[in-house]
Amino acid sequence: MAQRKAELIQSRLDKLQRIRSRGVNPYPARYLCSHTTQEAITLYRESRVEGSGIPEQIVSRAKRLQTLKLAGRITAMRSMGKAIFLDIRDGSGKVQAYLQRDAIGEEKYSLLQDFDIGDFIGVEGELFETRAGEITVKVSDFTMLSKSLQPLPEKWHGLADVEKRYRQRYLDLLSNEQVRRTFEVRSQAISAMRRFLEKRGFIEVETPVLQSLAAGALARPFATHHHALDSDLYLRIATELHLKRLIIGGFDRVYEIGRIFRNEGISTKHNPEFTTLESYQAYADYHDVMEMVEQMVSFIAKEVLGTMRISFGELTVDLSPPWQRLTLREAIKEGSGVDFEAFPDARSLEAEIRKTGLRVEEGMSWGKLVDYLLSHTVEPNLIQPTFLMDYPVKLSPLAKRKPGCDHLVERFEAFAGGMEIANAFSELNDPLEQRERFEEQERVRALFGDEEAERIDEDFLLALEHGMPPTGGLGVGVDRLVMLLTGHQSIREVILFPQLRTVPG
RNA sequence: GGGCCGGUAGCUCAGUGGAAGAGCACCGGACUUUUAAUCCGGGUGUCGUGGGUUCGAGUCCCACCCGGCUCACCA
Repeated sequence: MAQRKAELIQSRLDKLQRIRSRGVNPYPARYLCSHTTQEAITLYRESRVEGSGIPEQIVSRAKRLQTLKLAGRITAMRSMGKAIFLDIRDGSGKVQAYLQRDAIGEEKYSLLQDFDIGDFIGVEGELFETRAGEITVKVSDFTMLSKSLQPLPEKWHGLADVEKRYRQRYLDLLSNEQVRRTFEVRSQAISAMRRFLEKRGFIEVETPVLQSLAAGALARPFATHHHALDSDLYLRIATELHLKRLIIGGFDRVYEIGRIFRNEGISTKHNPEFTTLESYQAYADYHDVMEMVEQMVSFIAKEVLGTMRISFGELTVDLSPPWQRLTLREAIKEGSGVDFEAFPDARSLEAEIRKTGLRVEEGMSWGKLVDYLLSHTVEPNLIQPTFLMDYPVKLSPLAKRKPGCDHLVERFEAFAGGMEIANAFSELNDPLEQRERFEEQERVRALFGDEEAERIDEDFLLALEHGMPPTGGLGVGVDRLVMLLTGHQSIREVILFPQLRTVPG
């Protein structure tokens, strides 16, 4: 440990020892607060509001004379010798405390010498207003609630070191108000999402994270091992197939908000574990789901931010429904000039893409080529919320074919702020066709060495053979939705503890 | 994995091959309405790590570690 830091900690350890030697417990179990700091300030302000019927002076006097008990972390200390000002912060806000030696008593007052910025304190007293107009507790008694041994980041600039912000997020939350705000928005957005779905009759369920086969999406799973069962298990890469089993079991509207895990690259848009919402609605198709997505996302924005028009970088994204609807074919034709339907095999499509000047790796499957066109020539430009509809069947092994267009499926993806935020389709419920689609994916995997293709989930096929109603399914990237709502370009800014390399020691 | 950028005091950051700095925090002192309190005194350091070049390296070179951005992959 650096010498300087050791000294800072030693100084606090010495204070801790002095506190103990006075017979004071520096880590008591509880402190009964009468108010949060925010409530206290509101109380004082309201006592000044006129027109309550009661003479203002009496209301004011009664409320001001009330003794309050507040608690929080000391974030600043301004000592005046025989008096000291503290800033005390709790989860609701901040209040100033004023401690005078003569009001507290010399012996108790001297205890303050062993308090540091970062310690927790409980204060008891009446509210008053300082000369500068700040509502302040005039402290008659105080209690040490917790001694901190480590120095906090500097008050003015906060914590800027990005690595430290992620590794010690608690310091980031303490130092940077807007970081705290981002995670409040995240929490409120998920809460609003639940309210929306519950109002529509969906029930929340939980399905296994540990699975013997990681299916339901195209991704590489994390592998682990169960010792008692002596079997290899995988962390789920999607919740899809289990939720459909529940539709088969008669829950007509289900959803799960949960963590899924993909063993792939880490970037500003990808964390190995991330949160999805998946919902399934019996007797609905992808048009119904589209309507639900635009209603849900705009509802969440309105609930959490109070507006459907949100800032994203220098742009404004207007989430008010209805959202623009385009077919995938139209969008890609417009973005790249390539009509993928005119090139039904991988090699001719690859050649056509090369003609436009885009550089693609050799040997990509047809599906990957279309996906490449989408993510490179279309997605970055979809700033305003947009649905792209009708995807090639080759890209969508779990979606139902579009009547009259055998090569397309009833699928859409929703984009906003240049990101994909939702993926949905009319679910394939024909068990024989589902088996063929899985087998086709296996063939693609063998042919292209494509490790991410679906595996055949026999247990799911068995369930499907018992009959699944027509169903509209949806997946929403919750982290990306929060990025959109908070205007962040990096997923690490909306995940409290993003994955970082483990530092030895 | 490739490219670019960064890592100096607890925090935020300066630092031109020639004596390691500032502000905040901290320590000591003064101060009973301060609020980025103020005033006086104190610099507390593995310059990410390890090599190399040089009379001399925080600074130049090489390798490595960690992070950021970006490309590839992906949602």
